[in-house]
Amino acid sequence: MPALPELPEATVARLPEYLRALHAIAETGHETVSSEGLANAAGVNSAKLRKDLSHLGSYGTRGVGYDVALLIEQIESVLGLTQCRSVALVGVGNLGHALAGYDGFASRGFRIAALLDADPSRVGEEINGLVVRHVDELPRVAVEESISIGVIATPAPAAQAVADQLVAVGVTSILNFAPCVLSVPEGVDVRKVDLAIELQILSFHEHRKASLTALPGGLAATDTQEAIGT
Amino acid sequence: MPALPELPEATVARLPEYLRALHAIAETGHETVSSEGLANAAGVNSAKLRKDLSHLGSYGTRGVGYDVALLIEQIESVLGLTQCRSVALVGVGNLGHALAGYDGFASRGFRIAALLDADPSRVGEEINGLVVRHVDELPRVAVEESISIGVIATPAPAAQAVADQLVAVGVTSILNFAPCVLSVPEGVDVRKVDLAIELQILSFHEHRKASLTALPGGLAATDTQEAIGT
DNA sequence: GCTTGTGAAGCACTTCACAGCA
DNA sequence: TGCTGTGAAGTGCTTCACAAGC
Repeated sequence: MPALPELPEATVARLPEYLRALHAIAETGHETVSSEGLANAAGVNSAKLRKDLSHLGSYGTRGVGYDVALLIEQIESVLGLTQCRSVALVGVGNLGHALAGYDGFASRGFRIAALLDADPSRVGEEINGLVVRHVDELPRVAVEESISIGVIATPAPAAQAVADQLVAVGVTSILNFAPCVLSVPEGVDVRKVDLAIELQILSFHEHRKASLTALPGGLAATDTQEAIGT
Repeated sequence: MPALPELPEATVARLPEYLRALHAIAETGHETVSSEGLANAAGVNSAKLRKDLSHLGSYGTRGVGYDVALLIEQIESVLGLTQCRSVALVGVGNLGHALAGYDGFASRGFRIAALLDADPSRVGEEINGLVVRHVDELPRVAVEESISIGVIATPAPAAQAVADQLVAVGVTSILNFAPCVLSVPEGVDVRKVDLAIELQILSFHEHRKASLTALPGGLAATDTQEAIGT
């Protein structure tokens, strides 16, 4: 059994970004990278990057930098990506279709193993080689495909019921695209993505910038590139 | 000119969620709501909610709660949602299609005013009543439609060029779905949404939970429902 | 009596600055 | 000499606990 490093949440949320940057660097042929170089590629400052990586252990070489391949291995191991995880996607409307066809999942260690919907008229449809099944088949599908993560892409009113069903079949990680709060038992992790909320946050800054330009001091804006995270 | 309350980023990121919860409460017919009630609906604790709202000013009544309609008005005003903002969506692949058809934008004060793509074979296609135009037409479109926010839903290699074009035509707020870091001048805000990263964060917790169950102490999991934010 | 608004305390993350090591 | 790893300092957010007010 491996030791559990007890990582800060903020660090966990950045590791996937480091991983992406490392893969990009690996493709350029570099075998090592400095904290400065990797930090730039990931959009953070180097002190933060070094602190984050130090939580995983000492995988760098002073005076040289980090071994790209080794670091990829370590981060994938910490994130539990050494095994391919199976995802069940519930709700194949507009967004569900897009998610079902999104390459980014497969290329980063996830397999969409099942598509489900409550609407009988959608059941049977084939998307990207997968047939949509009725959501009531979830218990069977979850076992057959050893589902590890559930993705909810239904309208908001249906989301809680779907979450309950996912929890009932033993799913303990849920990614929720429906604009609503889900209540789940302790031990179940829910992450929420709300596209409209992102736009509203941008709207606030846009509004603030517009006000500032009219003020005596003039434009005093700052640029921020913030990753999604806790 | 209205006063600029200088809100904490963490508060700004939660205001849209409060707004959504308030609209839901308004539909049930309630005219006031306590901090406890609104906090539950928004998935936060009441102390945090009160602190957040206190930054906007005093719009509650002690012993009673908050006036739902008044609070909606205040939050919308702070977020700059009193005017409808026009969005240009670049990249109408899988994800772009879904975003173009997503109702949640229109219903929360955003109008998708233009669809653009670099692929000539996609130009001319009609999605949801909008015709896809070539990305080179961006300068004209930006002015004609007074674009306020740009959304990038292209593959990663194209994203930086698109961002540069958006910045060149005066867009200062960008929502980036491409899995890469964008570099933009000061004064331009970028928010990033990476669907695979969300899954990887869930994977970490799933991995950790699996390890814990094998440990002497048994399952010691916690549930977390985290909104996307800064 | 019930609920807001808020100073103060507590906590987590970020940044600094440099010792330690290749 | 150059870059990592890290204690210590700094910052911002969260939570507490209660006074203020309807």
